[in-house]
Amino acid sequence: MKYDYNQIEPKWQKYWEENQTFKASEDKSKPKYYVLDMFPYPSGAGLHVGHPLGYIASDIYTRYKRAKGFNVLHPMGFDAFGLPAEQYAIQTGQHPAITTENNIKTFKDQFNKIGFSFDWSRQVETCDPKYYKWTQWAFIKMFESWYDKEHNKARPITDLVAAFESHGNSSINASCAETKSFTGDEWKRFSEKEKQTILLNYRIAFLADTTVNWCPALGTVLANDEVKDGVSERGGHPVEQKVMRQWSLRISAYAQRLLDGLETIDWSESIKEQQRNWIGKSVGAEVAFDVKDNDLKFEIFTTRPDTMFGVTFMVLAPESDFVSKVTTEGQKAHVDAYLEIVKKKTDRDRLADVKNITGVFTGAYCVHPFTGKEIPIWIGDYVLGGYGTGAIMAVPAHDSRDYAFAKHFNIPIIEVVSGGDISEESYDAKEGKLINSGFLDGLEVKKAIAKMNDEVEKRGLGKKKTNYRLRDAIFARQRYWGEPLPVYFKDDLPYTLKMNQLPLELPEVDAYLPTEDGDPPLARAEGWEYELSTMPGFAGSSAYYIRYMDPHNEKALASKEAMDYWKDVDLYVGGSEHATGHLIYSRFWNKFLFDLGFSPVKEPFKKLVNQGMIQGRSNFVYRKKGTNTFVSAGLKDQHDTTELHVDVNIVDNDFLDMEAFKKWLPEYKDAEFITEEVDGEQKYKCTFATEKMSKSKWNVVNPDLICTRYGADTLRLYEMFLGPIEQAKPWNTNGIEGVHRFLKKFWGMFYDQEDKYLVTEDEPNAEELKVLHKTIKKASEDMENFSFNTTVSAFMIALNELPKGCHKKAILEPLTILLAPFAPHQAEELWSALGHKESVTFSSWPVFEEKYLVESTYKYPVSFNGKMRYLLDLDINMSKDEIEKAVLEHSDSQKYLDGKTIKKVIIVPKKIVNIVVG
RNA sequence: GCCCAGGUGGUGAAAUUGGUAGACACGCUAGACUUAGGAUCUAGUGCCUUUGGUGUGGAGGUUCAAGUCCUCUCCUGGGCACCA
Repeated sequence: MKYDYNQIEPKWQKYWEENQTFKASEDKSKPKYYVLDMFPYPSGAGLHVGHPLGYIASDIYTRYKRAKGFNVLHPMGFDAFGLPAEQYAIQTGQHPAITTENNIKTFKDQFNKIGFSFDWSRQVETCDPKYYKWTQWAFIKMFESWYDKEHNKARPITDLVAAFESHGNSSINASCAETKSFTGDEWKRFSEKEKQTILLNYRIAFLADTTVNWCPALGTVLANDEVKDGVSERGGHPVEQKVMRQWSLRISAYAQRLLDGLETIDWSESIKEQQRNWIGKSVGAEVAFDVKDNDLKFEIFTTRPDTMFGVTFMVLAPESDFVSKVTTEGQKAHVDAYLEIVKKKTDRDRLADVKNITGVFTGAYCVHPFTGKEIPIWIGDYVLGGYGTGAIMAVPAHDSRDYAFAKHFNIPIIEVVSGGDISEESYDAKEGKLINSGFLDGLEVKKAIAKMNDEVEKRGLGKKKTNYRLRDAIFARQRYWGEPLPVYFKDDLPYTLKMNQLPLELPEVDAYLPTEDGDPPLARAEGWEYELSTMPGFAGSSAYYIRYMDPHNEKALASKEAMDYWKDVDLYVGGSEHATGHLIYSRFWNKFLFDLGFSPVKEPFKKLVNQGMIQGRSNFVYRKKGTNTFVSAGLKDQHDTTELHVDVNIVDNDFLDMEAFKKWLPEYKDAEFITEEVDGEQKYKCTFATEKMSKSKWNVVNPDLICTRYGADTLRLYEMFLGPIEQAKPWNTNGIEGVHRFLKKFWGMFYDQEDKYLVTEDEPNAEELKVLHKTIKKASEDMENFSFNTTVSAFMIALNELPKGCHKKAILEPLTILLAPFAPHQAEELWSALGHKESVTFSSWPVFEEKYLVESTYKYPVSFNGKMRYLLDLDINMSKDEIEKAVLEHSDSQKYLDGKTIKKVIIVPKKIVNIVVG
């Protein structure tokens, strides 16, 4: 029998489906293991070969873990709410649910063709009301909770109300915007509206006037991680800052815990670092300066209190309320003019203008608390309103931005930390001794910071303070295709629905566009009396890993039993592009559920593996300008040509299939070619480049095509063979023959050309056993390290090393099990050929035995004066003297001794013999 | 500017963590076989001036021994970016 993958693969896919081979249940007799993939957004374009990389890796690991005796949960679902389906709906009027459903079907078909071992009985879709009921539920829980900084956890809002009733808010240490204090009696006298307004400030899901990223082109607000370089991540539309009343989640309350949690999980350092950056912890002090001739206190945040004596000016953010309070009559006109200019700038302009220094003097002065000197207060757009206090003390000698500002406006610069040269640039390093700083003189920076902090607190000027860059997450989009927020309004205040009213289903609308008044699309729905915004994209993906544990539960997100069994995700595989989005939101969401007792673990994803992106390998042809003649790459410089993308599917090894090219697009029907001679043949050579895989670049390779031509097993093996899983790499079909050949060879060990079954019951010999156990050892170790490319190599080496004509069952059977995670279809077929009735999935991973691998001799490199000369087979148990003797007896030794005497013999067991002569 | 990864043949990449650099595969070269298939098999393939020399981006250093450790430096990819 020929290796007929096109017949084998559908056969086993059907078998797995019919026998529900991969269905997981809470089997308490086995240890659990949870392997999760980041579920895909089902886009209309279907899968390209880059998508399955991570899924193949996780599937291989899943199958391996099953063989190792684990009860593995390996589910799949779809992140189905999102912009593309909605944009498509706007254009065509087709309901996004229909588009989404079709796309999901395509995705599932493609997945199944690759032979993934998903437990489809647990499939979830975020747009399914039965699913988003629990997204809405979590939102309501957040609405009904506040963050207690005292106990460092979320607590029910009812606790807070009870506390307010008994003693007001003075002793409450909560994450909130409210600063006004009230007593218990005052609270009781507040009207319902006043009470609710106050409570809204404390809720973890809250509605407030917030500065948001508004994207006019998309007609919606965006979260910080959805904005890159001042434009929207999707579509690249400009984004502006705007104050709007919006729903937010108080993720900032969790900043420290999100930071601490990183220490406990097995993620790559680069993702952890990205999250640390995003959270942006900085430890410093808040200090209040007196404003001259005024009762006002000018509050600033600094991480360098040690440089206090170097302050020569203060800077306010343009958007600070303080601006109007301190500006003098004389400067008012200048200040207003400046604010007008700043206001017109979008975020983008501000980013682009970083080097342009702008600012204006307010006319007011602070009084330096230690020197008593007057310090001018400026306004500058390099200070941000939303961070710290929106104001800084400027130390030009030791901060590059302050330095640039001071130079530009001719403000004095005072050096207070020695060690640098401040004539050309500031000295920002936290190293050196303090000078010109009164009581700090002579101290090292670190000690000076501590001393200044003490002094500031002693004099009541301020206190130590930690700031985080992490902002609360805007939790609303003015869009149709998302989860409705389960909220209605009474007296202009929000209230959430009761549990029995969930899910609040997405209503039908006549068009998916905003109304003429500029309200979100939900305003078009008849009789809709709820919140008009929907939830953002990250809502549905924040707790889906919990839902998989118990996906059909109608009473809870998941039952306690299911959660206590599966607990957390042991291995999470997905792209690193979610580092500051989904992976932060999900951790936050889980911590919130943990606080309320709905999640049993502090961190949801124990180990994270980020598969590298597979880029496209684009091919180009060169058209002579104004003609339909194409010039081969080697000759293109002799003509005036235009570079054009060509479909990579009609290019083989960079040589263009010219006939296929003529048929490719109608305009090339009569194309002519100027070819070049390659190996005696006239060929058309294309150039290539590595780019992102996309339709417009004609470099998309469809996995279905590979499956048809080589089989899914080859695709799986090849994608793993391409290189380390975490590395980004271009797709190149050139090497696929190699792994395909390997599969054919392995098949050939079971069947010959005439379909004769060759496997025998013969006893294997020592050499064969050695090869087998070497392979088991290598494969087992590599599997644990996710080094799948070297595992594939190990298989190939095994086949090369096995003696010709080895068809012994005792060798082939364990090899089949090793191969099964990679090439499951072929493994199943061969497994059943070996006489097994059950799926290879239920076989157990072979154990290697050291005894087959032990060698009695070891090849010792023998070196003279450090120079490697020859290899010598020595018994590993030889004594030092015996080794020395053996070396001297070797015929080459005298040659290298060259009449000199041996001074020293260094023997590193199992490593090397080094002779020092002289 | 700051932070994180990486730099090894024509190509994708290995290297038991300091011990024969380039496993495995692609490609290429030569040959065999053939009912000519995009098949299979055999041998060779880092580079050079080839009985030898040299070689892991570059320059130093530690060591009997360095792709691996240390110092400096140059590139490439990714992230953050007026965060005080």
